[in-house]
Amino acid sequence: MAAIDVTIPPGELQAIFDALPDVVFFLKDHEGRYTHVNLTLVRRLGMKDRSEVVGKTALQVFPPRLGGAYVVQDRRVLDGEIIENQLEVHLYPNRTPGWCLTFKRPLAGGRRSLIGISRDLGQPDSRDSAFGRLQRAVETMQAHYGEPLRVQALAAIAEVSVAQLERLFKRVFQLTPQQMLTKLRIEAAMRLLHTDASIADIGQACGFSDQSAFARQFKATVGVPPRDYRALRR
DNA sequence: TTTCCCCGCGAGGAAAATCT
DNA sequence: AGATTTTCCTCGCGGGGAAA
Repeated sequence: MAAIDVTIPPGELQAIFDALPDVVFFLKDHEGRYTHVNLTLVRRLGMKDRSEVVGKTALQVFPPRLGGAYVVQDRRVLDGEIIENQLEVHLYPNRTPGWCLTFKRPLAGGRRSLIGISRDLGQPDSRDSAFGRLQRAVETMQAHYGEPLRVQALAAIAEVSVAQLERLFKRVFQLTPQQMLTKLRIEAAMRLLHTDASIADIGQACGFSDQSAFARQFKATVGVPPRDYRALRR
């Protein structure tokens, strides 16, 4: 494929992303300060004007523990890591948690910087011809996410091969079967974290093999460990 | 108080199981 | 086949108590 050499100034990029209400967009400089943010992000942060965000770091615009998590992630990205299609929960002040697929990577160029794009998880495409058979697999997940569940078994339920199930799932739900299962488990865990059950019990109840695996997965998708999430929400 | 121990929790390595 | 996730396990930390 021939590369087309077009350079889009950041400001223009920002304006383009302003038009996307379900996509969060930002650029950050090497010290993690926002240099460009789209209005979607500004609004979700509970602010009115872009200038309230630009120049600040995640630490300054997110609740304390959350901001810290973003700082850590940003550092890894600045060191060259690329994050693609990562299933995440975004927590904003005064906003119900939202599921997103996140893309983040360092930006080429003189000074080190990074770009991040998160798109909200859309509604499943219920008109897709495969929806019906996937429905059965999804129902199984919903009923049994608290137990060990193998994708292979789900494929059998949907009467397709594993490979086929992956493709259909992405098409209809924008998620792989594994991601959907994780989503169900973490959602349940977030609910249970409002009670005072122990962290280990919650992990167990949500289908994680042990507390360690639970905390690890939870932190990876929510950004903070279970204990901090609980503290954050009370 | 101070010391000691137990617990709950988080982090992360290594190897095996599973998924993409 | 290659990448990711899970499992199993160990470690360290800090918050209670209980015991001294």
